[in-house]
Amino acid sequence: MPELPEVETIKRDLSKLIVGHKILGITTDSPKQVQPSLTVVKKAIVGAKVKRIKRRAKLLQIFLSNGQILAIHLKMTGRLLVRKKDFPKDDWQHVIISLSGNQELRFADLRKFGWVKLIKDKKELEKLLAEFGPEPLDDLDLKKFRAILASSGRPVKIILMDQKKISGVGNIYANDALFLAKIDPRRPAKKISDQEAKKLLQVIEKVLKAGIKYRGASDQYYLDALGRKGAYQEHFLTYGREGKKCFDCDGKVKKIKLGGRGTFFCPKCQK
DNA sequence: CAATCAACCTGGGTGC
DNA sequence: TGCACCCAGGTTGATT
Repeated sequence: MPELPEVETIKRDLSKLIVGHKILGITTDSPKQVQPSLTVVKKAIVGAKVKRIKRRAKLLQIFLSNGQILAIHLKMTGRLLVRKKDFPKDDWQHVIISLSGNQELRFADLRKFGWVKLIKDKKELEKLLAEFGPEPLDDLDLKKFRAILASSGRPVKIILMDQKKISGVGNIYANDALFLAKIDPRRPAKKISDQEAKKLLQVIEKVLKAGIKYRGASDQYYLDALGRKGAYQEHFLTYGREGKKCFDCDGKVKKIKLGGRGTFFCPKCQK
């Protein structure tokens, strides 16, 4: 579910809500999602304070006062909710971190693909983060982007979503960016012209910024740290619009499968 | 090396 | 109503 804008929204929320709070405990009814194990994580984090929150790609990192880090990946249906202790149980809550100030950080996840992982120090974190490609709103210039596209003959949409090549772009924003750039998602990446690459990079930034502005896309499961929906789903250009009129011509949005993922585009104006 | 696909899970929707 | 099947914002690891 969550792509860069959704994870960034949660990062900003958590920065306001839990920084400075002390960790009092952790429980789970889904042990596989806590790594390396609940016992080890509990021992490492209880008593520490939350120092700061960061995001890299779709991975959240909670930096603790004792130098350790909790890395959290939400995968498809993960949520991170900050609640008062007596707030009613959230749907699919599986990991509960109790905090000072009568608060809880609840990790909820319908499909249980997400995880909470203890990272021992900055070195171990760096190793993990080294796998990710550049950040599109930060680190990705046209030169790098052209080189990334030129490096593969796979469909351009698959390259946009490959976290090793570019980090943070997922299915929703990849579809919408390709629509704005008027590029067919099936085109081999290396066949994208320099002119098209320039446009594509611009609109990737545009859709991600729109996603952040609207506090994420709550098409199905996404909620921010206070349990509120985002609004980007009201501004989808192609995602989930199969059979509906293209916003740019008199064609209709078509859905195909690409790399096993639902892919939405207008065959009439995306060339 | 690239491409494809199953696997990890649960629940909602559809069609028979 | 029941059941089989397909689909879902992500990533990884096995297999062609």
